[in-house]
Amino acid sequence: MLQEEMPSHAIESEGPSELLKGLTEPQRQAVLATEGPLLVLAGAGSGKTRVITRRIAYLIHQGIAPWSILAVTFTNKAAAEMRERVHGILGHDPQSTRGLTVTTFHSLCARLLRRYAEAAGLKPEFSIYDSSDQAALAKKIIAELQLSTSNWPPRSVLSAISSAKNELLDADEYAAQAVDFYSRTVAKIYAGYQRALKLAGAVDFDDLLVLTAKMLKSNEQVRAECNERWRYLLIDEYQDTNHAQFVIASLIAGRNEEGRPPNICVVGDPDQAIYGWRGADISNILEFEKSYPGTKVITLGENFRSTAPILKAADTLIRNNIKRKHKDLFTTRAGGERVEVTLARDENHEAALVVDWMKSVKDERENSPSPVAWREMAIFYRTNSLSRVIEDALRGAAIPYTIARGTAFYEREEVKNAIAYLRVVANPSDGVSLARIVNTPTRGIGSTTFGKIEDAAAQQGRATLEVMRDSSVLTQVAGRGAAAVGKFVQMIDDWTGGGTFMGAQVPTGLSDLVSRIIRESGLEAMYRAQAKASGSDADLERLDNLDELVSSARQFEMEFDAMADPAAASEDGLARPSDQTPPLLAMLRAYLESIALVADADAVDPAQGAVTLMTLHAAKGLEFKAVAIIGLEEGQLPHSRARESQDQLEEERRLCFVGITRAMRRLLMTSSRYRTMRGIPERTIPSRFLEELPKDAVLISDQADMLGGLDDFIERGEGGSQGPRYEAEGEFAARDSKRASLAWSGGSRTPRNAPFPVGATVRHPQFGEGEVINITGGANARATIRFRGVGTKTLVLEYARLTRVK
DNA sequence: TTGCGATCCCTTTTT
DNA sequence: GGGATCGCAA
Repeated sequence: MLQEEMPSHAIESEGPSELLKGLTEPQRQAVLATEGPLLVLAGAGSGKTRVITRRIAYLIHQGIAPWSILAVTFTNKAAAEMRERVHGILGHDPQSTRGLTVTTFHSLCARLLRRYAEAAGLKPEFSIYDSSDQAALAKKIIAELQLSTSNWPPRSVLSAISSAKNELLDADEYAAQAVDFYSRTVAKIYAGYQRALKLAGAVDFDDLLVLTAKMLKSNEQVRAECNERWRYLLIDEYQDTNHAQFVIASLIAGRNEEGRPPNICVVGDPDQAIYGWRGADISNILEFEKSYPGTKVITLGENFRSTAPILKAADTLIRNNIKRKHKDLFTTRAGGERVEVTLARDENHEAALVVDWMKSVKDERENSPSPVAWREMAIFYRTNSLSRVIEDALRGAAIPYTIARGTAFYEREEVKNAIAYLRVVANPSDGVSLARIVNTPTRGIGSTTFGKIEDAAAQQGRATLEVMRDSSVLTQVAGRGAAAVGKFVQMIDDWTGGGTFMGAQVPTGLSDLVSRIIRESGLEAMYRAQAKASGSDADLERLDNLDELVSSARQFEMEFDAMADPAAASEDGLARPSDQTPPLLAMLRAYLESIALVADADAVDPAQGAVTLMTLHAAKGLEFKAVAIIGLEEGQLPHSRARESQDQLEEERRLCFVGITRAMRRLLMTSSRYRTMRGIPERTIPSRFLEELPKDAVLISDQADMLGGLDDFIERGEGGSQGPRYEAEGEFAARDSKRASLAWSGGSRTPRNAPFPVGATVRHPQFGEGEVINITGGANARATIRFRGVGTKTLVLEYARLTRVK
């Protein structure tokens, strides 16, 4: 849930006095200071979101055209909620916010780049590569440069490239300042990587910012159009913007034109800067006044969210940061429960304690005027890997939960495959996606054949799919595989109408296209065969996920408003007459873009009535009545990788601060004496942040000494895979046996077309007689056979000359 | 050509 | 504990 609940019906489109109702004096000033540069230093829980939404509503109320307002938020979810709330404040006339742009930096850039593709040196169908696509491409480049991927791990090279991009250094500029061997090599990879992206008609996340900044800088007309359109600029979470974002914001704001300073309002809190590792530059906010002389500065310090003890804990903790501009955090409300700090024996115990705590919080409020429901509770952790144990405990206790991992669905193998098909359809140059699907499901275009085609493409500097169409190259290179390649190309052409997206055979709707591709590509059949063979729930789920993707496309189709798509729309929100893009293609591009830019926090949906699990990073900007933060141990929070420097340590402390300040009423912080890392229980040290909390606002409870020492347990050598079980023993046991029986019945099911059943005795010319213990179906059906004296082997039925004996 | 299984390595946060 | 990688078998 986003900060604060404002009863939106309280304010209809009446006079400005209604819009200012209930605001404190500093909040009021922040709403009213519409002209010129404004810096709002908003402490945690100080009503920041309320100020931003009222400010936008106020601007519109003052007669400013909605389409001349641009608000930039951190996640799509925050943008959607903000739009909705502005709408709510202004009454429900859809015209009242027509053309208002509320979006994220990355979405804004993606749309500007699509709209002004030519000026940016791109094609409007460009693909947006996520980190796994990036890694695949980088790997290829590293191999091409005859470097070893063990000396040059793609991901760390990519992070160096990413840092360079955040500083707006292109490959040449990076090379020019590279002095040592490492950075010279990275420079070479960087150059190759960019060349490959260009050839694939693709950009990575950072390029969205870099190319937009470059375009705005160099293309006067584009810049002028943006300046013309957006007269009022508002940026949230400004403390987490990087240099590229700073440049984009400055260029869109325009500088001192006609002697007037730009109307740029930035809102943020230096104490909540948690993205330094990703290139966020805290000096953007600290030096905003220098960048914009005449800036009005407003500080919001009064906290309306948390109880006094929670606020005191946060304030006392953050005072330990030395590099900090102090800002008072205060509340006028008294009372409230103390912050609970609990020490657990190990992660299972910790999870059990958290579950107990949440149950008790829920019960104690059940009969009070405002009970705490599951959806008003959250559990935060520093690293994603900590979620597993908590999930198990919640499932065991039958508490509903959701994990804020917006990208999780799109990272599933089957979904990624389907999307890769869509990307190739939208952008035939997309080599990474092509490589992913060309032989998925298998269609006889193996790595040898495809490798030769790729080499030929690289040599000729052409897109791979283009080479696959070239019969003269193909026959030389592919030989036997040529027919399979031809069939593949024909399949793509059928979907796209030969690239025109016209004709009777081409589906008219996006969801029709998606479902047709899933069917005709053979993906559906492939996963159906897998599910049939294994009988496992996981494989059946893949089919459900593909259906889910079709549904999401249908959903998008219904909500997509071609008129409002900034890629096509002009200043006043009307479609550009010159745009000749077929509607299906335009929608497909927008759909793929929306998929590429989902954030983890976008998945936070309190309507589901479930406890929300997320990383501390994803928690930014949210609030919950009850919050548990787990894993307060040295090495975890602060993280071991962040202990090298004072700056990193302070960022970890801010991260902890962000977590604490999300809590409205109740806060639990846990630390575990032992934590299992890669299967080995390790002794931990409680986080220094716990010691930094004010003693009088905290209630410490050491649960780690109960039930005898864990040290004994470890020494007895029982601390292996299972670990001790606390509570909910019955549920765990019941679940395990259910899973076991499912696996058993699924595993021994005999596929319908198998020549003999599980349990049969067969003879193999080499291995002799054996018993069939499992059969998997599908295109390459295979049997697992236990041979006497030889052992268990899995053989492909088509090749293994098996005869049935019994 | 294909896919499984053993083995090795790593181990933060995300648009 | 999990993911990528390489070698083996047909």
